[in-house]
Amino acid sequence: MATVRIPGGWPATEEQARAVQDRLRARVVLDEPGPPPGTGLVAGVDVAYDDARDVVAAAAVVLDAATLEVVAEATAVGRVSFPYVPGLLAFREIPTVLAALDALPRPPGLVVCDGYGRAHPRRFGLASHLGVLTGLPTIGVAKNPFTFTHDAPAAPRGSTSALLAGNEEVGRALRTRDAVKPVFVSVGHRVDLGNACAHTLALTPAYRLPETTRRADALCRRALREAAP
DNA sequence: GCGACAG
DNA sequence: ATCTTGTCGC
Repeated sequence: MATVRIPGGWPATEEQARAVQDRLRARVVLDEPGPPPGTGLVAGVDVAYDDARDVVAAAAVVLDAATLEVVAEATAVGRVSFPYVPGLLAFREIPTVLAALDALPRPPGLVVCDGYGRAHPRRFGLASHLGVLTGLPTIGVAKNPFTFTHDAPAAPRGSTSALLAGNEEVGRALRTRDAVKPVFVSVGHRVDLGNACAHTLALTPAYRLPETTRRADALCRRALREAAP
């Protein structure tokens, strides 16, 4: 699948990386509802690292949104392109993730990222960045609230509470299992927040994390294991 | 200046 | 993210 080429090379410093985020943020589309949950193809992407050997492996797993069955898988291996810096995660993950997505037979209707979208210091997290570069609808589902605040959602699965940056709702804490720690959902690109939560619920029939990210996590770990000599 | 901080 | 064994529970 084709990726949009953005002018400008890969940032070499944190300052340059932040400038890239500030520039690309204008391309994020927030006024589309996104695809209906339970229909079409949904992809999960994740990355595993071996910093000692400077190897990174990414996986993209495509599920049929109606049945949650795997319909396509792809992996890519590369070199670590950026250190982990809170707020700049995308620069560490995106090159290899793009390679894995490009290796898919056809593009999915939605991409679920392991991390944040709008819930980000500059409102341009990994999911937003990946959405702008691919043009695909994206959402972020994270395991931690990062620097944001929230009240605990009610105990039943499906309960939500606002994830707040001051008074701004940048995402939602969403309970995907009864009485289990919530996940943190935020919009990436071309999907609204309510729909992002609905997709997340549709992708969590049995576990706290979406099937997409669980599958992608397992696959990228295997790819890393089978890559490093 | 110090601490916190998606993966 | 990653380093790591057993263990409690459905």
